[in-house]
Amino acid sequence: MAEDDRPAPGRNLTHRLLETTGRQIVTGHYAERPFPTEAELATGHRVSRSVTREAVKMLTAKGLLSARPRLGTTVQPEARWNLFDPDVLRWLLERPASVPLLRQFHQLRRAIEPTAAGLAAQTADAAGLAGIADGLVRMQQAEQGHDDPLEADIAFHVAVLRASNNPFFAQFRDVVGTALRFSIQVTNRIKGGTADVAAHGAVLAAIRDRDADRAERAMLAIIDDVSDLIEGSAGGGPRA
Amino acid sequence: MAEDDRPAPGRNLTHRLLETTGRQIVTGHYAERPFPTEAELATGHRVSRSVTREAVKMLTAKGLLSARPRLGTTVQPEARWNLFDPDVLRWLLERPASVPLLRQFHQLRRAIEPTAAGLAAQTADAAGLAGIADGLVRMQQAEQGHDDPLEADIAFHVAVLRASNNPFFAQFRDVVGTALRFSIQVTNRIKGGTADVAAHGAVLAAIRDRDADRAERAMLAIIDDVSDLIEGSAGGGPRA
DNA sequence: GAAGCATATTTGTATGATTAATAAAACCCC
DNA sequence: GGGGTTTTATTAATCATACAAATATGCTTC
Repeated sequence: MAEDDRPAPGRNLTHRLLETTGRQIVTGHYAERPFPTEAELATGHRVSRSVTREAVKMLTAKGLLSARPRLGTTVQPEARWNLFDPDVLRWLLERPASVPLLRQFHQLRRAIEPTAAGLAAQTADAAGLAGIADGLVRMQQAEQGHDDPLEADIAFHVAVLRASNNPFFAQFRDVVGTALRFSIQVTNRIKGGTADVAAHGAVLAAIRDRDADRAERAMLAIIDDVSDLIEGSAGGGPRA
Repeated sequence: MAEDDRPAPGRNLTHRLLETTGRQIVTGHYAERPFPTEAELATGHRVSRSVTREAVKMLTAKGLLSARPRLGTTVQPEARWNLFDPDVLRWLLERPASVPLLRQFHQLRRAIEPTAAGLAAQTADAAGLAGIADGLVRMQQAEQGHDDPLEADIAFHVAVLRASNNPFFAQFRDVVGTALRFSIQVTNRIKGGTADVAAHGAVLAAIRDRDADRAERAMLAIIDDVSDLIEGSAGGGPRA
């Protein structure tokens, strides 16, 4: 079963082991079989116990594992996982594409981003506005093939999160980034998004006008637009 | 000198070191002075290098630290911290009470919980409904002194998050718990919440009726109520 | 001055020995 | 037998030491 022994990048042995093991856990590799003991992990991966222990500690810190003497190291129930940890988030997406997960992502975006836009309208400073404006410019340039449309879109949404002046909202940049990147894999019929640029411009305008309500509605419209795409693509796939 | 050497609970040495060091980082103890090297940490805390390294790895996993050979271990910029990590969240709150942080918490709740209530109205199963109903019962009993009003309140809100059937929303249970517990410290003029029970009952009723819109509005009303308390006697929220 | 080299510092890795926690089995007393 | 106690085996936790790898800094050389 060397199926999960993919290359696994990483600066050092500990990070490599962290990657492969984290991915294995999230993909349910240890759903039935017991998680290996410290010594087994070490010999199995040809690394020292130090490396093993440190990787296990990192996975523990992310909520994936729990270790106690005599009990051994065990996988924590999924509810304890730190889903907003960038690594965990990435591992979640590296398993076979699931439309349900994508839908859950967008339910979250639907809750977060309109409110963030509203907050930005109330509190954004010059730098925040400039960041959003810059994202919009990139989208316009992408329209003419001078920039990557996906990255430009992400930059815009992340800029809004930042401009909310609330670190908790800013924290969602990884979620938005992964959700958007993942969307394009599933609903790969997304074009440059000609209509989108106008909608995004409306958000910026509302924020500039300090009109929180309008900003919220404009952002909500954008996200619901994407959500429709997702639900549409579910036609060929399983619907929850 | 020994100001930050508080007891620091924990099952083992590594967790104790994790606790004290994490708290120090979050409270800005290393804002100016450089973060100690591995050897310094070990001797300073009278523990072995293994313990030190494992604690540092856990803090790295939570986004607080970054270590590279020759460069040493350095504190990451605050934007990289995993704010939704339960430990980080707790350390944030253990520093002197800050009303801005509490306000940011409630801005987040305002974004999350109404949407969660709406989702619950659409997707909650029998178990989910039962959980919410149970929370409401606890609140009613707390009204008569038969339960802890704060814990009952938390139980209700967490139950709604769970009933949303979206693991990302369920993840916010720690945030809601800490935010509520923290609120009571700051706005300690909160009473049993006689009026609250009715408002919470309205949320449950809307979810039972599968009326997502009403559920959202009802939950929003509850949170804005608390937000008003935080803002003091300041004018109502900027909500149209 | 620019390119390359030496060096010192710090984390990374490996290994062996010992200790502590604890679940399960063995035991004992009634 | 049954209920509590003791032993035992297993596993993580801790400590100590040695060496390797990475890399910023400063020195040398041309």
